[in-house]
Amino acid sequence: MTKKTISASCLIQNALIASRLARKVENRLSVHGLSFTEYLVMDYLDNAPHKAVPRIALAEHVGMSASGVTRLLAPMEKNHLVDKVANQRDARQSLVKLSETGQRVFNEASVSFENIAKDLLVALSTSQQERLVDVYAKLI
Amino acid sequence: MTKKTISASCLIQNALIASRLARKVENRLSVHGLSFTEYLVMDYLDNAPHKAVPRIALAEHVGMSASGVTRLLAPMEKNHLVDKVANQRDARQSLVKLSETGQRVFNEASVSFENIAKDLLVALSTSQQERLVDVYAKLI
DNA sequence: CATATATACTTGCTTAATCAATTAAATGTG
DNA sequence: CACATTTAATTGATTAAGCAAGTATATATG
Repeated sequence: MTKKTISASCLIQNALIASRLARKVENRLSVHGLSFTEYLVMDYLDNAPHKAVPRIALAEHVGMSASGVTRLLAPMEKNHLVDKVANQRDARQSLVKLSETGQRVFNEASVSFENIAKDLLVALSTSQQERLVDVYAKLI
Repeated sequence: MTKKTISASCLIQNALIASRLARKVENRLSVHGLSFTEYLVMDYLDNAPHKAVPRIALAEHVGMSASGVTRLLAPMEKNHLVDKVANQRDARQSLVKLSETGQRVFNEASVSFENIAKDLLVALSTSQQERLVDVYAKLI
């Protein structure tokens, strides 16, 4: 049995915990017809309320490839959760924004998401959660 | 723009950070011909040195489905990284253990992994990393 | 003891995401 | 200004993993 540094343990635990949490979130978000990734995208768009954002910025933010974003957004557009907006300054870009429907669906889903988050992180105090967010900020 | 609780931020950041970290680990482990998931499996097996472990326990540990484990282990068996061992007490189970080759490959890869972990977590002090591991332990 | 239920996998099929290649537009350089 | 390079997005092909269904074995109950 190989000895491990704290960094290695940390990285391993992070991966294991994140995949467990993601699975649980996924299950519980499914009542809104959204995947966790879709929720993350909508959360990002919700935080950029006026500006429609380039797909590439979205990809960067959620840590996906450009093609991943194209494929993720395609059905969301078809279901009118997001709108595609042309960028006047740059014809290569197409911007994305939450549609009115998308905003409504997101608002509903985020009520669930708040409950999910509360449930999954119940073992951590508020200050532990705050410290965790600070720590994550250093890793970006 | 919707207001968010600390729990929700925490859960979102956790997912975003974990996928970034996983991608970087994946890239750098690839020189050993291993995916991050394969590394996680081998790490688990390395920590259960004498006992061969049931596939179901492995699935549980790494947060994968049973079928996921079957499909992950198939090529690893073919490449002789792991051995399949029958359980005398229960013919349904087939146990997995690191082969000699697997152990060697893991030992080599874990040198890289230590460096990867050190690099990726360089922004965190040792004590922050320790606290992070403690926090993760509460979420299991 | 026989039958029902539960458990440990495996297999078929589907899906989400990747990479590599492609297209189209913008920018920079001789 | 023309041509090379870079950037944004999409498409084709592949892959990892999930769920549902199936098989085989083990356990529990009438």
